Parts: sequence; C-alpha cells; structure tokens
Amino acid sequence: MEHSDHVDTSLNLNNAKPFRNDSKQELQINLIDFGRKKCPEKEVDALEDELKKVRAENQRLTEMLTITCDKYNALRNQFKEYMMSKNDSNEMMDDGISGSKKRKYDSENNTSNNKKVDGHFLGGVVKNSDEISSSDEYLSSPCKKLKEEHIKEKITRVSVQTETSDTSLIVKDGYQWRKYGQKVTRDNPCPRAYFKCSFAPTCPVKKKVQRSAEDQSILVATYEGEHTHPHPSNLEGTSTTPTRSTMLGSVPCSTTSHGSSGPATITLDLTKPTKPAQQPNDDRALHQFLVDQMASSLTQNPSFRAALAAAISGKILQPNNHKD
DNA sequence: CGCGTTTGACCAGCGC
DNA sequence: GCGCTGGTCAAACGCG
Repeated sequence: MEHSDHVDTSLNLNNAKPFRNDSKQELQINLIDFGRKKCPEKEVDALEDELKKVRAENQRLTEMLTITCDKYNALRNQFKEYMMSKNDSNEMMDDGISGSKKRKYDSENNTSNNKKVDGHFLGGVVKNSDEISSSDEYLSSPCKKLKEEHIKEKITRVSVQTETSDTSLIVKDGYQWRKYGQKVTRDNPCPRAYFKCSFAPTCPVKKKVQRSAEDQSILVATYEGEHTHPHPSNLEGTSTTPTRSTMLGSVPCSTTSHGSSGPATITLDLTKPTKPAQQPNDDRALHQFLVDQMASSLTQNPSFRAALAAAISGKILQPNNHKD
C-alpha cells in the first residue's frame, strides 16, 4: 500500500490494554490523519468497498468458525461419553491386571508422548496430538483409586520448541517453580527435572520437564494438578485476563483439552524469539502474543468493526472537519 | 543471610 | 527377594 509510509495505523498495542475509549480515540486520530494526508474521493470509495468486503468475509468466517467449534464440542462430548461408558465396562475385565499403577501409567504416557511429539512437528510448532490416546490410557487405568486421583489431579502436557543449544530445562509459564530434583531416566539420556509450584505454599502443582529423546529441541513439560492460586501475572495486574486455555503463563501457546477430566496438551512455540528463553525474549513473546490477541479480538468485535466503519465514513469522508 | 539449585541418598513400585 | 527405575528428600552449595 502506498499509504503505509505516511499513515500510522498502529493501535498502540504496546501497552496491551483492553479495547477502551482511549484506544478508540487514538484510532480516530489516526484515521483523521489518514484522511488529512491524502485521500482522493475515488480512493476512499474503493477503500470503503474493500472494507465492506473484508467485513463481510470476516463475518462469514466468524460464523463458519462458530459452527465448526459447536460441531467440535458436540463431537468431543460424544467421544467423552463413549470413552466413559467404554472404560466402565473395561474396568471390570481389567481388574485382574493389578500391576498397572501410577508409574506404569506415567512411563507409558511419557514414551508415547515423546514418540508422538516428533511425529507432529510442523514448522517450529509442535503439534502434540496424543491427548486422545493418553486420555484413553488415562481413563482405562485399572486402578480405580488412581484413576480418580488422576482425574482429580489434572495433568497437562506441554511441548515447547526451543533452541537445541539451550540446555536449560526451563519452561517459562509465568508461575514460580522450585526445582526439587533431577533424574536421568532410562529411555531418555536427557535428564528430567522436577519442579514444585512455589508461588503458594499450599499449591500442589508439580511440573516435570524433559527434552524429547528424539528431538532435543523439544522440551516436554508435564503439569500435574491445578494451581490453587491465580496466575501470578494476573496478580501483577496484567491487562489481559487470559484463561489457561489460551495462555499458559506468559508465552504464546495453543491448547487442546478434553474437558476437566483428561490431560490437555498445550503447544508452545518459543522459537520465534531467536535466542534461548530469557527475560527480554519472554517479553517479546508476551508482546507478540498480546498483539495477536488484541488483533484477533478486535477484528471479531462487532462494535469495533462498527466503530471503525463509522470512523472511516465519518472522518475520512469529511476531511475538512478533521481539525478544530 | 536467605533463597533457589544441585546432587547423592533414600523410598516405593514393578518385573523377574 | 532382588535389582531396576522413577520420584522425592535434604544437606551442601552458590548467588545476590
């Protein structure tokens, strides 16, 4: 676009504040500047048309996404119900296999996870799709008590793409962790680090971090339990209030979960910051994430679109009124 | 000096 | 019962 050199289209997302009046004002100011600098009427009409088209397209995509999400949720619920009924019947038959206990579950889960992590590596983002199989194992554990414990104790698995040169077993998720152990496991030459949540003394959450045996640039973090306290970033007054499903700590991530009972798999991509996870890069990742979130929520916000359209039609079309 | 990390020791589950 | 393994503990250590 030839205007890009002249027009400051930024919404000043650096502060990552929610959409508020001041942002709207700033937008209007930017649009005023936009109209003032150069906008032949034809071009404005063309832009307006394009805007309408984009809005229509956006609307259509939003509807499609909503429908897809609804369908996905319905299917997921069906699958969950099916698995529950299947496990209820399996449990009776599996009672003889008393050997399968916590450790067995963990190790099987870990190995299967490690294998699958690499199988779904897609251009810097790890697509870890073991949630179905692991929930299967998870729920089909013959030990009823342990099963209930596991269900109660939510397990989340996070695959993090990092630099191979980064030897630290640190997954920055915003919480405070205290390392209490490290162990080299049999099926993986890379040591596994054990962390406890130290943000709240009573918080039962534990975290295990280990590099994938096959792709050492991938860190696999396993979270056990749920935090009994709010996310530290929320307490610090972080402007956005992301849920665990959209933001794990302060790094960009996506998550696939299956309700409250099964393990969730979350995918982080820490490769975009080109250096190992350090504070400035963490900030950059956070910043990028917030920008994306803001952009996404703004474009899906009907009132924002209406305000944008109103601002364009009201201000640009009347370039003479731009200043008092 | 306080706090977090490191690391060897210990414990419990599991297979043989 | 024994050895292997994963998970945890706690003393030693390092750092700010």
